[in-house]
Amino acid sequence: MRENLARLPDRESASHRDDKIELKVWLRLLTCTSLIEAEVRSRLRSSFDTTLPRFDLLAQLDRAGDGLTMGELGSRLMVTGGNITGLVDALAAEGLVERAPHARDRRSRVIRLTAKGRRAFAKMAPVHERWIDAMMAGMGRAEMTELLRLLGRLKDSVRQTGGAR
Amino acid sequence: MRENLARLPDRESASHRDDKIELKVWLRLLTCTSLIEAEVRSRLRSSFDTTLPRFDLLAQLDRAGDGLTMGELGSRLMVTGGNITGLVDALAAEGLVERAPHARDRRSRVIRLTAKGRRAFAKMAPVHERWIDAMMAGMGRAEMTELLRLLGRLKDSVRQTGGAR
DNA sequence: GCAAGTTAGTTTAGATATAAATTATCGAGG
DNA sequence: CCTCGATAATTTATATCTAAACTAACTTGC
Repeated sequence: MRENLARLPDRESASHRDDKIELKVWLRLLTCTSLIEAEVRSRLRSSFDTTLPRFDLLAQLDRAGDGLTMGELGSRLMVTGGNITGLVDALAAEGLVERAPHARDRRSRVIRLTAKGRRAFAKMAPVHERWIDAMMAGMGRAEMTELLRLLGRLKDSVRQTGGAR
Repeated sequence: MRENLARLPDRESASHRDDKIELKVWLRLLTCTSLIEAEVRSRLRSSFDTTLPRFDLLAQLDRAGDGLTMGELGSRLMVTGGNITGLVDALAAEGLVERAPHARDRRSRVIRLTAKGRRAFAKMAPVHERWIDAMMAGMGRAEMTELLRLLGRLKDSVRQTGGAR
């Protein structure tokens, strides 16, 4: 039986009343992400027998149009290069992506979806989008718009101050 | 040299103008979490030579007071039991936590911080909190309060509709 | 041209994660 | 009592991920 993560105590459970709001925001952000991620991961497995990182990688390639280098994939998925190498190896073995030489830089390689990869993603994408929609069905449109805006502010703040050394 | 993740194109880069707002919220949520996580992970390594999951586990134990079972740790950190077993093994080997028998259920084991574990966490916690504060320094207090509220709404929505099968 | 530093990708070693199978114990109903 | 389904933790197999070392190719400044 699969545990139902959705209803059990989470990171915030022991949150102290006097915790700083910054910490609370961070813990709740992490809780939301983990909840959605776990749900998507489990559904990708049961519906399409694939994994979240593989789906994410295919999604980036699909959006990019004519391929991305390994480095671009790494920056978009925010993971290390070694990780991308492994994921692309696996997806190439499944015949969903292919490595092509880069036109002007022989160090680089352009990763592209194969026809099979494009078909596979096209089948999954709308279903995946419905899962996300359903999980956010409890929020109003105005709330989502405002949440998107505030997350944008947070992203800017982190990039401004977090990355500075 | 460590890549500076903070300024490169992320998941949203290829976001279509007509993407549904639900998908945009999810991608931006993931971007924020990944950014903060990468920063905290890197700093935990360079400042304290430890990792994020270990720090998280210590934090939960510290907040809990008199110990948590393996299952409770799993639900709070939202990871599977097998993962917790490995983390507790590692932390126990470092002498930061210990397994004690459960008073009324011989299947369970209560995990507690050792004195050394408590000291280690006490040293890291305030520094960790300053990192989080700094990353959110670009936001106003009212914005954070509203963000916290909206994330709460999202959490409720996911728990309501996501977990339902 | 060409040495020196940089960048793209891979490899390696080890840590973290899942899912599924297993073991031990619990708890309820007969 | 005692069997049977449920639960707690671990084990196993495999996938994902990081950090750091490495290789090959690029670029810059002279």
